[in-house]
Amino acid sequence: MRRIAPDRDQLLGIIAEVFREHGYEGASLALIGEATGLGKGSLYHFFPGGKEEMAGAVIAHIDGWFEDNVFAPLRDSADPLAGIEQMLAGTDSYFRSGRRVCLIGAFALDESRDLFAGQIRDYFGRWVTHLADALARSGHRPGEASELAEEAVAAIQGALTLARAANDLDVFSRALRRLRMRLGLPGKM
Amino acid sequence: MRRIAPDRDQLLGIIAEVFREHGYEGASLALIGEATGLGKGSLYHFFPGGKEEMAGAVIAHIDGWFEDNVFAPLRDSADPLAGIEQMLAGTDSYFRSGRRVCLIGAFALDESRDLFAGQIRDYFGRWVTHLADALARSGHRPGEASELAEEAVAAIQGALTLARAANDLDVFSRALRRLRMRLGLPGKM
DNA sequence: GACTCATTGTACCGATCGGTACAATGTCGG
DNA sequence: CCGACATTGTACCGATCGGTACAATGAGTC
Repeated sequence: MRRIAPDRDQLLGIIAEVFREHGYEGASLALIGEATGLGKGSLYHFFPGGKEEMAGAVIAHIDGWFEDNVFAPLRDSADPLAGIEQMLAGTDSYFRSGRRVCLIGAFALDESRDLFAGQIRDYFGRWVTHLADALARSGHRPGEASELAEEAVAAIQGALTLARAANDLDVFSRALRRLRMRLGLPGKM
Repeated sequence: MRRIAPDRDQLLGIIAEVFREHGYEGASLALIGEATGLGKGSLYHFFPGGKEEMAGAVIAHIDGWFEDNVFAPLRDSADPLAGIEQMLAGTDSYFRSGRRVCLIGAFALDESRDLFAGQIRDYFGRWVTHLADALARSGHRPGEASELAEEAVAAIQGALTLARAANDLDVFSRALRRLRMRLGLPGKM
């Protein structure tokens, strides 16, 4: 059997970090090459579509991680509150308690959004939808659940921005603590 | 008396729009020149420090607008709730109900933060502080007011991200409506 | 060893990057 | 009209951009 994409996951993780730190325009092939240890020859071998394909693959990779670690628990947990708890844990883990920034959120802000509009809309849309479903199953009325879900996802994005602006990780952890209460989870001190 | 900076305000507004749409790295001098109708000669005459000085001036310009139209009402209104109402109105107006994105928030996310860290921290810090003061004057306990203010500013930033990701302006207006209720303002339907 | 194909390094492309130099204008007060 | 100075257009700089071409190398199969 043929080996498929040797450690493509790891590679995408490294490239994601470059995009996260420098943005789409700022992430030059030189920086990506330096971070990954690969020359242009290799990069264009793995991503014939160049920078745009790299970014698209990185978004898909992140989307997959959230699908497995955040959306799936929301969807599949028998106890919806347990699923929400897992969502918050996964979120805190992914963003390293505020040290990391949301690449997809950053892409949504500037012109690079036009290139990945579909993927970006899909990512956030599924997050909100799955959270709203879980909230509805946990007892909220459907309309209320939708609003609350949208509010929660926005709160996470905003907290990431604010935490980075203030250079204060506590901003993010405070936001998660408020969310836990607001979403009906037992307050843990 | 010497005329100082003929229509510098207007100029900064145009440049701000370029940075907003393309990000710091993506906003090339060619784009800025095209948008303003100025050649490099003129641009470097007004901003000898080049792109970095332009971005710094743009941030200061935005900061000044918020100082006058958002922070001042929060600080000076006799009725704190009226000040908060003005804050929300100014915010909705500035971001054009979600059509516009927060340039300072976008700068906070990628590496350009390092260049303007002080200005960025100051902008968000003052927003949160002044809102927290107004909330405290409107009856909230100090600690609670601080958390609520932080939550509100983060909610605005997150809503801008989400609105742009979903390409749906209603996301932003819904967030403002929720905020109005959450901050103790009479719900207007 | 020979064939295949994945992987890599290097040289190179034209375009554009941010920035500088400077001469040519415009626009004043005197 | 004159000098002073603000403003502008243009040409140019070295560096870097994203992308291409291609020969060399690696590893596996037969």
